[in-house]
Amino acid sequence: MDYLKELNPPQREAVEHTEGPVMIIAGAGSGKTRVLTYRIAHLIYARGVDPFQILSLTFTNKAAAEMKYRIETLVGLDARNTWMGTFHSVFAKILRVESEKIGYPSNFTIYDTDDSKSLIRTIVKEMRLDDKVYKQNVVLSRISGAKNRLISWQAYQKDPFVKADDEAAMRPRMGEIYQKYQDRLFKAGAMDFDDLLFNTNVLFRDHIDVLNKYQQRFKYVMVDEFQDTNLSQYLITKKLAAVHQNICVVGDDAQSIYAFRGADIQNILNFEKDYPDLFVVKLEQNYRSTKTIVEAANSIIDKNKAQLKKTVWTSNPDGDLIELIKATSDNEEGRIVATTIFEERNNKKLNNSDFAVLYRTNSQSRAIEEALRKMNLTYKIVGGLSFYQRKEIKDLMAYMRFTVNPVDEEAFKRIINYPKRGIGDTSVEKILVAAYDHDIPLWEVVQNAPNFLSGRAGSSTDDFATMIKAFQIEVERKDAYEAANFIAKQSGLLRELYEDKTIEGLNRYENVQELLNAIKEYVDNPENEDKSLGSFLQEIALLTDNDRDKDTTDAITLMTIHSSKGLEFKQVFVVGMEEDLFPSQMMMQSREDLEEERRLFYVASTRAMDKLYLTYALTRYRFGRLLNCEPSRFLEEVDPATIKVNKRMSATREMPGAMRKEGLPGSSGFIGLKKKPESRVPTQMKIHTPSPDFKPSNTNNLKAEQLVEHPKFGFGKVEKIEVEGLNRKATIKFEHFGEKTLLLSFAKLRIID
DNA sequence: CCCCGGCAGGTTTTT
DNA sequence: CCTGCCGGGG
Repeated sequence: MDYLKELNPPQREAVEHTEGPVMIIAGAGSGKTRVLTYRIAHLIYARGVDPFQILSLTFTNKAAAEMKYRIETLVGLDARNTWMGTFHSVFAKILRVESEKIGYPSNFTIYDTDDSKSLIRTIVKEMRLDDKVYKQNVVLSRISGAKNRLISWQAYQKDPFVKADDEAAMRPRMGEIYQKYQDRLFKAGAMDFDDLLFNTNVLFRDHIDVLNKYQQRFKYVMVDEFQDTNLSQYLITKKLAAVHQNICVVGDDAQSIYAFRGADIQNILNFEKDYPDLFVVKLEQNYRSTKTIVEAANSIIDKNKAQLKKTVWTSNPDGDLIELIKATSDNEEGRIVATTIFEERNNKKLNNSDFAVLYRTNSQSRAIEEALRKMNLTYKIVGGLSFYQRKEIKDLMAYMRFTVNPVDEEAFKRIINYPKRGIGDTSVEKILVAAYDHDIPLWEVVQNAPNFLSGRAGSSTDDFATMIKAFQIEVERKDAYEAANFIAKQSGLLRELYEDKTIEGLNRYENVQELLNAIKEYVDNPENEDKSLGSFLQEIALLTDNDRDKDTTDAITLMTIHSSKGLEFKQVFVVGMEEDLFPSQMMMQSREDLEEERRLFYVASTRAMDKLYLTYALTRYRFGRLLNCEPSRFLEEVDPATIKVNKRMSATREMPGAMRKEGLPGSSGFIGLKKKPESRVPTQMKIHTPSPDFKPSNTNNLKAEQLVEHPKFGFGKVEKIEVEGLNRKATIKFEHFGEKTLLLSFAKLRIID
């Protein structure tokens, strides 16, 4: 019982109020996870609830794992029996048991975003629509948005408002695409991420007995990060809790950052309407951060109009001021971050793991990584290009997927001609047309290939089918690991990779081995009862990289702000505080979007316990092009009393070599010298490294015959000077790069003689 | 059918 | 910068 003493009064209320609907509004760092875990412990200990009857839903696997771990240390192994996982994984598991009731095979494939996009591309092409108009991303997000609001393709086509929207956007055939997409998914025995939730709703709607079963089973339902639920998820939870009404949601409207994925803060407001006897608790004391950080964060979120009343406060010490750091370039930003971490770590005896670098977009990690590597600082990247998105991994997975579910179109397309077996695009097209035009299952066509394809392609496909059948037998008889091994070898995939002796090839080979290891672990883990390959595949489809890294090495964490939600670090760097980047240029259209960006900034700032750094760069490479940047408007919104401007920015002088590496020498970048990168230099030619004292000369009086140095092209002799319109041009013959004509107003030349 | 080189176009965030 | 698509040659 003494665990209750560790809670403050509102936390304690939240824990003890176990019956009936409860909504916990939890400010950042207010001990939300603690409350959730203690609440579960309390249910089990004090109320004698069977762990099997408790369902906790989270948004990320990481959050689920974390909570599971904490409950285990609190309650012991009994905790294993509570259901805990992401919406997607929990309902995928339920669907695996029940999917046949809604017409899907139990071995249904889960399509990831790439699969979905590829299918959309195929459909758009088949319909002979312009893929510049019907862009995969646009189409997918439109369909996804509909599904998240439980709009079926039938409803979509009937809805006049939707129709008007699509017509206004010059995409009148969106409804048709949606229909075809759904049809193809169904025929491929596949569900995309949204279908997992959509179909759960369908299942619960059409099969009351099934719904009843789970309603009885889950006497207590808890939802973490409630502000991030979409309608589809909300309705599932509501239905599940309809009998016992023991539903507890925890959320913070200030941290809602997934509206783009259909999350709807309205759910919080609806919740109060749906449950009139709702018990509401607010957790407002922040235990995580210094006063300075809390105040700064409050000043940020204050700028938002749409929010619930809440005052986050802390009794922690003031702590250091927030450091605002200006860098001249993204690379310098990286160097400053790296040197600061290095110094702080040594001065304050901190671990690498006490630091995090947060950014808006994954592509920003590159410059940071480079700088950290140069200083030999250990780091890890969370998210980004995931292990499971690598080609070689997807290839092997596709083989496994197709074996388990041989109507999986996307898997089929990946593997039918890899490794090469003489079945080109034309043949693949024929197979698909045969399947979809005559409504024959894909596997049926593949097995009877010679009826559809002539000559080599036909017999090759036949061999392919024979091979898959052998795989299927193996899958039936053996566990996931043995079957996967068999498939990897017999498919020729492993050999293909093995024969590639390049560094990348070696890497790919190792990655495949790593996947096989992961399968071994899955099989060896006693928690996994179903050791079949099918079960493994469904599990892994919902995993992201985050769940894979079990390496315990002490590392600095690099990740997007989105992935940082729920985490905390002693020192946090929020980098790339620039207009168009953060806030993102995509999000400045509407007030709502801008407010979501601001909440994102709030989330980022509140990750820090002791110290927060905000950095921005004056120039940044984007699309391989150097751009000038402006400081983010968000910087002006932070209470100035909490900030100090750091003068650390003179790294250029300290590191004379620094600017050189960036391709654009010296002070040019910002003052509007919009220098286009020189036309492509032959790649085998080594780009010239400018002399240490390189400084562009005034070229107003440049004449023929003079010797000059160019930062990239090296040394050369001026052949002639011409005037064209307003521009003076010099034709220069370079030692290694031949003759170039350069505009003198742009070119930076050092005159040597 | 396969391979290669050249080129256009694209980056917001995640299950 | 990186990917995906296209066209031409083998």
